[in-house]
Amino acid sequence: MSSIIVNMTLSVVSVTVDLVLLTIREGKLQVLLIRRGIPPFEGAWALPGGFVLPGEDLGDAAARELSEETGVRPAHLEQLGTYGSPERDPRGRVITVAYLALLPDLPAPVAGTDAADASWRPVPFTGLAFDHDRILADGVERARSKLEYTPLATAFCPPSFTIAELRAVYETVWRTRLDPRNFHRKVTGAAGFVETTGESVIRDRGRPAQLFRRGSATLLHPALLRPGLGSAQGGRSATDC
Amino acid sequence: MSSIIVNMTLSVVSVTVDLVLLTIREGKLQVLLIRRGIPPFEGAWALPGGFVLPGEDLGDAAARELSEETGVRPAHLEQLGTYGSPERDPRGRVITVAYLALLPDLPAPVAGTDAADASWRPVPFTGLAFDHDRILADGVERARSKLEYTPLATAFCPPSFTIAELRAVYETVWRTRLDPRNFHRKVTGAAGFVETTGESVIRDRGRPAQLFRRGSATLLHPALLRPGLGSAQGGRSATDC
DNA sequence: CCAAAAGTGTTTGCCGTACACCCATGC
DNA sequence: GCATGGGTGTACGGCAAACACTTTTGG
Repeated sequence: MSSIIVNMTLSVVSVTVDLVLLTIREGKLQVLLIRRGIPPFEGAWALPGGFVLPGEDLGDAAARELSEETGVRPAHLEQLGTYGSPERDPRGRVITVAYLALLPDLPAPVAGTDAADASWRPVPFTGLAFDHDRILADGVERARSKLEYTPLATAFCPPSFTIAELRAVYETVWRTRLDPRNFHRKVTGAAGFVETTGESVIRDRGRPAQLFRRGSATLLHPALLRPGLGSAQGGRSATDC
Repeated sequence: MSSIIVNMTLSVVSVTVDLVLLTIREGKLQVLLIRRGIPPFEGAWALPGGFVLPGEDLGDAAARELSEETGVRPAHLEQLGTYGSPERDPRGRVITVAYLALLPDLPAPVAGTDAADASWRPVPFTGLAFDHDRILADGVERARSKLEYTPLATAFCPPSFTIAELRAVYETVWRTRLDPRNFHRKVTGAAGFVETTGESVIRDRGRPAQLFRRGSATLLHPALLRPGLGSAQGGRSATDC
């Protein structure tokens, strides 16, 4: 292990990236957690993450960790915020840049992990190591608010999906019921949200549903507003001073 | 100057905070810039900022820099994003956590600055040092979108202000014209946006205008939507991967 | 046929825009 | 009085919630 000498007047810190990986499994919003095998917080659950390598960009580090943990290429990986309280890590000065990704229910759950053990846990979940409770809460709130004005809900779905399945995503993340008829019209009416594949399937009983894939839009026109909140966004990621 | 020895397997970097300080002067949106007196980028304009001190929280570092540059306590200081490309600073690995603050037109412009020279410059402004062009653009876009769903526009105003002055803030930042009658009703109708002081003033000609101060709301119900954009938010701060 | 889920048509009410109108001042 | 800016009332239009209704499947 090589070492370097650094001038102390610069604020020398270690930098990690931590991931808030959300998915929907068994009808519940869940987050990928790792059980720590080494101190500090040995035995506690934590968000997956790791140190940024020398010469590595922050977003690249996040994508690398995501790939290591899940084996998937990210459909969407978004910087959530940076957490740098001096006391957040007992080992010393470590700041972490948190990233958020929304994933479909993975067929091979948590492939290729090198951590002690990893598993999906329903949110809310508390008692995490470091300040990860806060980071997780910020990530969930960000996801909730992003569903309103971006087509990101499709990131929770497999490549093709029905409108009812997309509605289930919204109902799960927002913890509300939505009118199936109006939802259908809003989604198919919002430019670039979804594209029809021409195929249809019978999921349970009833009339076959058309299958759709993600559209090309990055912003929703018009937005899907959460019921009961007026037009509030809410999702300020607690990085305010 | 003391030194410490750090294990090379940890990603050891220096951390700075940079500030996007916006105000409205002479009817234009302006940003506080510093002319660099030392390399790298000697002589170039840059955002104000500096290294995070050992043991100092990120938000505290941003507040300290703000105080050093302007002498004001921040009404609102918000984390904008973290920029960590390996090539962004020729001195080595330096990542920066950018903060955004909105300030009223300061009576004593840039008091107590220790930098070479500092001045307010209209945005857009390009040719900044490091990756500050990008950070500035992200900050401006964030400010634009935050005016829609938060009462932050009042941060650009002095302690008491008229509705017309608040409207001028929106018109300047959004670069649009707004209907004075409807704007008045929306602002006074949004719970907690502004409170009347009971006083009134004559600014130019015409009927005296009531004076207001900031209300206690942190979120606008209902939001003030920008004309011509549907219900888009737009303000994703380019921290997406 | 009945139940259940997909999808469409229609009504109703709210809210935002546009704009007519009144108020209060300086000149 | 007239111009100018502050502030209120009101009609119109568009969108979204609510829900009746049709379609298409499995039992």
